[in-house]
Amino acid sequence: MNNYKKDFNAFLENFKKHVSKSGLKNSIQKDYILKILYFAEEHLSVEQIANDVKVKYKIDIGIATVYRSMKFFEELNIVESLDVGDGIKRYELNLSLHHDHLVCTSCSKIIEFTDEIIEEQQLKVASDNNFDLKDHVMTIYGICEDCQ
Amino acid sequence: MNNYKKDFNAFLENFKKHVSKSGLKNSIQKDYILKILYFAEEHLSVEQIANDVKVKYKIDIGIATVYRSMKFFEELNIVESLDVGDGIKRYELNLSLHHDHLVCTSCSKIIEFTDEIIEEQQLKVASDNNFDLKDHVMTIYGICEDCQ
DNA sequence: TTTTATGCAAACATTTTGCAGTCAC
DNA sequence: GTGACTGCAAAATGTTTGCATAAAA
Repeated sequence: MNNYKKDFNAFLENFKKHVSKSGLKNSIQKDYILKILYFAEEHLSVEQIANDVKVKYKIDIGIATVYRSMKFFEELNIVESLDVGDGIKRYELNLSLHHDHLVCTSCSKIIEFTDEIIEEQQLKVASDNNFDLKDHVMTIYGICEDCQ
Repeated sequence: MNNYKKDFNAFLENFKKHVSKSGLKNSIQKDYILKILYFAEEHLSVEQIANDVKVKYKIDIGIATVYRSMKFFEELNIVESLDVGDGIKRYELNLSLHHDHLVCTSCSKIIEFTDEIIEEQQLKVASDNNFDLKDHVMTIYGICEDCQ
């Protein structure tokens, strides 16, 4: 078993323990949704997630379940959503440190980045305005190298 | 006539000239939508715009017209849209220099800000990733002073 | 007069909800 | 066995589109 996979299993077990402790119930559907998100190379829409789960893991999953799960994951801060501008929400697992996005307006490619200076400056802006900062979204739109 | 109003008339005349030159037609509806946006103190949804136009200027205006107008304005870069996270697009006139937003997750208040350091750093991030930067959106979420 | 813009209603797309049945604990 | 979760279908929401009419140039 490679590290990547071991990491996912650890993550999943941890998640399930957390759910159990809250008195809620686990389900195969949520497990597979998380697995799809974990190994996804891009930000996925609800439709894509449902489809991927059906194709890869051969289980029945309704679109409503995916919507409900994403809402659940977002409340737990396990998942973050992003609207590229087409009115469709796309999701990614929120495993790593906070990061922001570069979106190519031509091919819709999404590149993640972090920038310490920007992060710091955001804290400053929030405090200057007496805001208790909770989160932020920063998306840069442009044309990627390949599309230029 | 105060300056504020004079400014709007100049802005409107300029806009109408631009429309005429493109061979398109002006309309009372667009004039009043712009007027509402110009004097708005907050970012407005399509529903709010339609309602404000009806109430303040007593003209008939269909929701479809507002949607079509907003699309038109966005293409001309006169208007910018913003999704606070509730799935409803809100609009503002794009008169000033670029600015970003602080959104209160409790009362939905929106505060605008600009930060030179962040702007510069964005340019750097884009160029580091070989992106041809077109635009960006940065929104900080938190709890405003009043709601704390 | 010609062409575009409007208003209405129908169509669409995405997301949410109600409910009966299933599954986890 | 109890209560939460699921799938389905219906409903709700936000946005777009087709078409006949009205208005601008």
